[in-house]
Amino acid sequence: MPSDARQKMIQSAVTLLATRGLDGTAFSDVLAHSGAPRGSIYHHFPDGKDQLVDAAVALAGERALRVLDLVDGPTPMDVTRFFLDLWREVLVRSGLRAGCAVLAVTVATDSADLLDHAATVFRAWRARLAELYVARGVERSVAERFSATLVAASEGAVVISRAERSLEPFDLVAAQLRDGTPAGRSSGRRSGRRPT
Amino acid sequence: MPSDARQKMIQSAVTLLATRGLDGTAFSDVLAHSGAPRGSIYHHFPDGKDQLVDAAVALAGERALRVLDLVDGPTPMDVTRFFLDLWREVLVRSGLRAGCAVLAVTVATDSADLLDHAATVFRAWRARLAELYVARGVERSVAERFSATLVAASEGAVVISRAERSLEPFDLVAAQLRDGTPAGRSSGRRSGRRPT
DNA sequence: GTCTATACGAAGATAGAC
DNA sequence: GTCTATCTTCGTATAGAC
Repeated sequence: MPSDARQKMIQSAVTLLATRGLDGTAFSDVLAHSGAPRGSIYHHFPDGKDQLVDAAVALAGERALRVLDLVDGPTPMDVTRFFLDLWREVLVRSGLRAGCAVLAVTVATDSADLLDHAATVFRAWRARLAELYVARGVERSVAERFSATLVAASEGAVVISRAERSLEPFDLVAAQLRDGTPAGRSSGRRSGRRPT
Repeated sequence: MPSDARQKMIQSAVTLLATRGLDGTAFSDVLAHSGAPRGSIYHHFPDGKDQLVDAAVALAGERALRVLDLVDGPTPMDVTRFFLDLWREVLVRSGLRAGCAVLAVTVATDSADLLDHAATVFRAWRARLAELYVARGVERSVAERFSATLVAASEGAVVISRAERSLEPFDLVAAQLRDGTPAGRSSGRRSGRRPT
């Protein structure tokens, strides 16, 4: 039974990391944002900030995976659209201010452990996406390559749209990615080369 | 005639920002890395750190543009390969530790000015790439869309490869981008739809 | 132009009371 | 479990000498 306050702190950390970055997210900010009691930080996170950030990276990772369980629709395009919409919502709902917490940690940490955990999340996202494509008739190697691109391009597009404070760059990239989505078994388009 | 020490500090700032992030880059680090004289910081940058970071963002932006002048080869694919190789070199030469200084600033600053300048750089990169594609026979709207994707996916792929400390994700994305490069006027592949 | 010394504030972390 | 007080470190920035 995980403490409620603890969960809320981790949740707040995800939001704040995605918005202000790693060093821009102080304990005091997490406290204020989560409404958690002041004295509870080192009770719940005896190892300090790294432990909280670690939990936040894990939560951000798992949450996305859980959302990906909700993908419906039988075509690869349904998967692409779903993932893209996820990120677009992050931008829209934050007024173009938030991005990806895992990316923010990656480019700002000097802890090897934190880097490793970020890597694990990125790998998990790619892998899950690839499964979704494979399940819709895309050849595995094609699915893996496109999934890597989908994650990378989404991450980059979110950063650029934040900088420009405009959805335009993200939407350009999204259109390109939809267009480049490999075809499944039947519906004839490109890139879904039949195995010889 | 810009001071030599000043130029070296800006240059060091670019490297350090790309490697350690915005808050991980202290004046003392820039001093140590550049070998610039201790007492010269506020002489050259009276407005403090923001001014130095601003100059670093500008330098990173201009440097990439200048390198893009060196693209040779008559096909769109030559442009894609060149840009990708640029980023791959950043990863390789840094031992998978460095990324993009402009991205690092974007996700960590709370200054609207700095954000604007980062946005200007991203826009300039896209625009220059688009010109290069147009000059090789790609329709403008197609060129712009693909250029946005090339920049975004490269940025994202660099971050992910840093996290995973492996070139694998970057190389997967690079292969996908090469494959998705629009064809020019003549050489028939896909996506270079002739205007009606 | 460059130096040292120092003021100032922010943030992580610890100790011990309640 | 939660609180306050405090220690410590660090980084920006300023002042004033050389």
